Amino acid sequence: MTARRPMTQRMIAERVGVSITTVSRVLNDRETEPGRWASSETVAAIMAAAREGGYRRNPHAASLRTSRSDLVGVLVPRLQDFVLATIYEGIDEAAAERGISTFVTNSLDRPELQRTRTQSMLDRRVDGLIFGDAHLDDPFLDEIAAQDVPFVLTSRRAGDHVAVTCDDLAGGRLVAEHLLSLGRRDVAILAGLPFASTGRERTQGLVDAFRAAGVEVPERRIVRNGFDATAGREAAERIFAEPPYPDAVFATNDFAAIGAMGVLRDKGLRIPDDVALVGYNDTPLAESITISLTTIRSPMHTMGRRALETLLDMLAGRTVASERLTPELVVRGSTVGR
Amino acid sequence: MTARRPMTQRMIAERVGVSITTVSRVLNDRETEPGRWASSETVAAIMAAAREGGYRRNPHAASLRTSRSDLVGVLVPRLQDFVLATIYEGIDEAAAERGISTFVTNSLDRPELQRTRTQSMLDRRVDGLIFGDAHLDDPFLDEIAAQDVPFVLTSRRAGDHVAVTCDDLAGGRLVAEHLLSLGRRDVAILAGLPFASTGRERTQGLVDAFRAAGVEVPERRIVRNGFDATAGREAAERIFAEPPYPDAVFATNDFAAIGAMGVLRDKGLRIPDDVALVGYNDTPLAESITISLTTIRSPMHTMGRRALETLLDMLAGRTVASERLTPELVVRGSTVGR
DNA sequence: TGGCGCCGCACAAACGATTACGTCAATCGT
DNA sequence: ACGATTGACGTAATCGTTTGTGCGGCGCCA
Repeated sequence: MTARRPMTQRMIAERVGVSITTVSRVLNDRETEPGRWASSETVAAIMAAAREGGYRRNPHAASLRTSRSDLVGVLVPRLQDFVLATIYEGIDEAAAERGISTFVTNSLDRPELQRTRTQSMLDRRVDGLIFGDAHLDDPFLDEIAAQDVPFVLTSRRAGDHVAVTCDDLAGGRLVAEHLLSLGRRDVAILAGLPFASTGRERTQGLVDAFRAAGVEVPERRIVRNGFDATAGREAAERIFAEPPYPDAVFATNDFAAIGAMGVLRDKGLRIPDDVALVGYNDTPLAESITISLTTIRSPMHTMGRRALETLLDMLAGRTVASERLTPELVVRGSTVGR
Repeated sequence: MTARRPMTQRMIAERVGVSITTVSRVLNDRETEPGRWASSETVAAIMAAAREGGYRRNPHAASLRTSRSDLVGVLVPRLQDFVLATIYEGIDEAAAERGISTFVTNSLDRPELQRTRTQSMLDRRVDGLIFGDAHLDDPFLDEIAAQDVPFVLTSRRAGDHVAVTCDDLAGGRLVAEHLLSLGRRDVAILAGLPFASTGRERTQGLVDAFRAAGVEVPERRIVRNGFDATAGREAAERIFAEPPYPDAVFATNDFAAIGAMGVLRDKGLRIPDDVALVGYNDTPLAESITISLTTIRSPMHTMGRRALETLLDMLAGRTVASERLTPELVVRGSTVGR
């Protein structure tokens, strides 16, 4: 039933008998000041015509004129990763509420992809960017900051760039306190990717807290090897290659923890009796698996929402600051048997 | 270093001393016929100027003129779902290779969201849509087909709409043959959501194959309850509420299988000795968990790629047909102990 | 040598919306 | 009673590309 060629402001203007200027004004200030620019009858007539004709503003035309696209680009390491998918859901939800759209894409944590994908987003004239794949050791972000491209980081921090993250140091500390309270003193850490602030700070948080309690975590107990199940399994295999075994394992990601679980099982080690296991992020799986997983709950969805809101504040010229959301310990069967 | 206002074709034209027409033609037919419209010196000069100035065509202006956006919209039930995230990765990868961009968003399988989200994509003037959230019982797709909006389905089929899916009937059949070969005759099915063709056809495939072998699967052995771990756990609890227990469980999704695993464990049932367990999709987790999961491998990534390619064919006016990719059985510890 | 068909370009009109300026009443304050 | 303000619009330029049409000049064939 919709006309093949969509209705334009010009068509509304002709229908109502006013100029296209007036139509534009009324339609745009609809929410704020409906009668600021036209008499109430004119406003009503325009709205009626728009509704009947099924008018939809052409965003390309508007963007061309205003050079604002209401588009934001999002880069994540990988959408398959539950954590990043959830963060993105938060971003997209908050964006949709405000009538703005988002592009997501994977960088696979590969620097050249980060660059090319970012470039395509800029080519699409996004108003700003959200990076979920910041690397601690790459000057990339500094470069694009130098080009005055507005962006915020999420999930991972880097440098002094504005970032909405979870307080990973605190998360590591929570794990440490829990394990220490259980009398575990020899902990191994599946530290994740070395260039990700998440893995690094979660590790640091635990190590610091252990040290404060008088326990040193030796370097050979820390394996840096990725966040997914396969990486977790490999890391655990390395740690449990030969005795003495640790009495606790802290995986900086639930999936890595699940990977490690298989190794413990193969070694005939009981969880939590022989080895306590702690994950991170409180994935739904953590609760559902055979031995439910003690983990840290991080507000991933909220993190995404806040990241988007922060970017929008930035775009509106308001001054913004980094934000660290608070993690929470969730104790389950993998550290305290039932 | 980039100028605050990006370089335009006009600027190139002035630099080189030709008309903006020529610039446009040269830049667009760059790949196909570089010298179709201008002499080789002119072409070289234009390319040089464009490169030096860091020219990037303004897609809004181009879309406004051509009323083609090189944008496609993708609707999925939920990006958190590993399966859909993977399919989307395939879509986005194939799209990126062709210089086209995609919008994804969640519909959460809620009809009103399907409608509003689709509308926002159309408002953004996407050239076409890919639905990963088709419902068998909703006229929605027929409605938008009636509006001549180009789209293809993926993951799930519905009606006669063009769809790129996996052959779920065949998948169910593979599971049936495997279980029958192991002598299992009393199978329970975690059938997933009732309005999703995936769950429905996987179930149907198994039931048909069992019937062909002379075994009837009673209705009470089929629980329709969602695809995630929680849903799988609930369904399994229902099935194992009281004896007699089945000697096999077919979960139409790996995550549901993992949820079911916990229930079996709680009941003190051994896998696979007492109950054989089969999942679907061959999620990386299937291999990593304590008891590795027998499952059906479905080419999710390829499915996404093909869906995008099919949509592009459709947009190019070529005739397209539905496609069913071939699933594959992966036997692991949850059906044959080591 | 007249005519035809390139080649290599340029002109100018869109595409749909936004917005800096006008304009022309009617109203108001003093 | 008269300049100033306000209300309600309209004019026209502009954003950056694409594309149908036009136009000299040159080579070529009959």
